Amino acid sequence: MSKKNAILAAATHLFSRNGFKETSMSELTRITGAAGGTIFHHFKNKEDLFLNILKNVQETILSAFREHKETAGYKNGIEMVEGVITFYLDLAGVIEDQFLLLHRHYPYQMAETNTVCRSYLESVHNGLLDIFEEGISIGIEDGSVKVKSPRNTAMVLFAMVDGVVRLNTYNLYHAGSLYNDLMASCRKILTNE
Amino acid sequence: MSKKNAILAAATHLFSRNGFKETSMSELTRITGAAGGTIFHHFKNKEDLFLNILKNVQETILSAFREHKETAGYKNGIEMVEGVITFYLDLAGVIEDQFLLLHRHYPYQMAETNTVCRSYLESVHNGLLDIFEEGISIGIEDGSVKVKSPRNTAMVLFAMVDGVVRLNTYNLYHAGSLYNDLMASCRKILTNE
DNA sequence: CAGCCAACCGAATGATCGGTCGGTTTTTTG
DNA sequence: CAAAAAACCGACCGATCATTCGGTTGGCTG
Repeated sequence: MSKKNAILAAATHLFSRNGFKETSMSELTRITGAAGGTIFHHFKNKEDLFLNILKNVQETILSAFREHKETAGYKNGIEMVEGVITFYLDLAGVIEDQFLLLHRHYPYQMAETNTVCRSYLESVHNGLLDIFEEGISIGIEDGSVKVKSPRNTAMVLFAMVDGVVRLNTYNLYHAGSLYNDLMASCRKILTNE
Repeated sequence: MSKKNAILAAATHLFSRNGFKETSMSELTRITGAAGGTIFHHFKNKEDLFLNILKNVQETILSAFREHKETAGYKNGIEMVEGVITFYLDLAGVIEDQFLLLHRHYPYQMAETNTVCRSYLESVHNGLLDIFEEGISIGIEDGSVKVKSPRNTAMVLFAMVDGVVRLNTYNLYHAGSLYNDLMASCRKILTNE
């Protein structure tokens, strides 16, 4: 179990930081201390290793949000949406590698031909959108949110928040000081008119 | 010139669609009909070829916006911002490859060590942000826009619009029908409060 | 203790990679 | 038209790649 987890951990980091093709099995053996044969004993091939990691990413992120939703206890819809967004920004900093992997193009390209990969990605994105949408719908009922389409608004909000996270990882400009403006924009989208 | 342009065109497509490492020079020779030596006659190495393409992307996108700004003729700030966003969405569909290249992780990774690459990326992003910010600032002066920080608002808006474009290219969900909600969200961010 | 199986090893393999080089063809120039 | 320059060719190179395989180890079971 030890070597297998070491391989998973190192591969998660390397795939996220450097990409799939750019990560070599020999680099993996060097870092983990595991022999080449050991990796292929635990994982059918490189793609299988990648899928195992993607599965971990999906489970980690979704269960983090599931736990957050249970413990947070928001009193109305807009508070929930804002809390979820704040949690999203925090989480993206805590488990950077997992989010970085989802910001790479490779998984989505692989999803075009690999149904397992596609199901993991759909699960993550739909799961996150569901949480956004749930907060919006609750907000519409309790009057704290006023929008036309909850699902579409959830998608726009997600695109905005995820876009900020992504631009933040490319440190072209320091988007860290963007939190207040981001939350203000969210509130405007959710409340006015 | 003919072969050189063929190489540039094919490489733009392959680097965008498949990535840098995933694109082989032999694939490039097969598609263009150019011999291996010919590619390295025109470009010092694979990275140099990539940088030439990135330079083209930067020039193409920025000049497209420059021309758009000259011919559009908006009467106030908010109309300009909305027009620019609409143009951004259109352009992302017209020159898909160029935008896809900027949505890949590889260029930003290369920018960490390559100053030329970094300058191209900074030029594109800063140029686009400048246009967004200009519209916002004009809007503040003419009263059509009400926000605190023009630059930060420009960054949030850009993250949102670019996020939608990116999620659209991964066809996990059909974000094409998001236009109206996206523009409504923009208007809310720019006008209320 | 015997037998078994999963974990682990590392040398070997064939394919493919980016890049080189000496030579030929085409274009430009004086 | 001659000669220089630029474009182009394709065989070749060493390095690296993902993957294989025969064999060793170590812990569990009966």
